[in-house]
Amino acid sequence: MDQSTAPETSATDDLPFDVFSKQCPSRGLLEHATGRWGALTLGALYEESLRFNALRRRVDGVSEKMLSQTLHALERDGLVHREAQLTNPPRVDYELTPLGREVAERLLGLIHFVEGRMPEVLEARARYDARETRA
Amino acid sequence: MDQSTAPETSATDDLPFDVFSKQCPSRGLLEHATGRWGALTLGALYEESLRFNALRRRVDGVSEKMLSQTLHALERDGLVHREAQLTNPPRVDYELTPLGREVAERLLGLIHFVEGRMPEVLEARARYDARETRA
DNA sequence: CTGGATCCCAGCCGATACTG
DNA sequence: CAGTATCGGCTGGGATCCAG
Repeated sequence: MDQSTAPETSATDDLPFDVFSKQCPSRGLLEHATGRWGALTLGALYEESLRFNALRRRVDGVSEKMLSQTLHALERDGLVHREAQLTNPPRVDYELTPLGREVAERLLGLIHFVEGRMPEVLEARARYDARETRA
Repeated sequence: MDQSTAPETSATDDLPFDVFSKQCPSRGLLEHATGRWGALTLGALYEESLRFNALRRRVDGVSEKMLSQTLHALERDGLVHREAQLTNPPRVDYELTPLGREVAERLLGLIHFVEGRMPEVLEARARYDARETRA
């Protein structure tokens, strides 16, 4: 039943944190990291540390509220570090923690992969929609 | 018989799909794949092909509606293949397409990574909350 | 067994206004 | 510049019933 190509996860794995379980806190972390804005925020910060409004410009379409909320969640999870200078005007830099960099790396791998395969996906969608329309 | 899918869009080879842009369709795909149920569904199907209710049991907490909806989106994107046998009782198997396997692989890399780092994350959360509570 | 259709609520999220 | 507070619409998502 074990496939040699499968990762060393099995349904019987007694890992302390199993994201497939409803109450596992890792599910929350995964949602913060891969959520609509979390993934893009981590991706943007992987390239360079950014200030609030620069980040807002980089992550096209995010509102102040959601960016603020996303950053709080990621900071709380220990993926993002907030560096505030109480100058006038105020300046706050956001940067990834070492843990955040590792998460962002894997996320960017996925992001770049899907960007590269979009033509296939678009074709699949067209085929699917054509079938549905006929029916 | 099938109209050749002429890829004359290759004129826009200059990064045609940028997930950081608001209107890019890759953002939708990323959300399907990394969304709350999409990621877990792909992860479950990477291990083995599953039938509807088996999948529902594996992805703890998902409702029929959301699983159905998630599967439709992933099928439309060409990540999941639906194999129906019109027997009685009906039997439907869901399996990953080759593209879906590649996405799921990267997703599982991320999932296993965050599962393994949960202790750090929980510590970070405790520290953050302690700071906030004092303030 | 597989899922579609419907009802309905909570929360996500954007827009706006305000503070330091 | 860097956010917080508040309101309100929209939709994600659960519960339930029902059809094939």
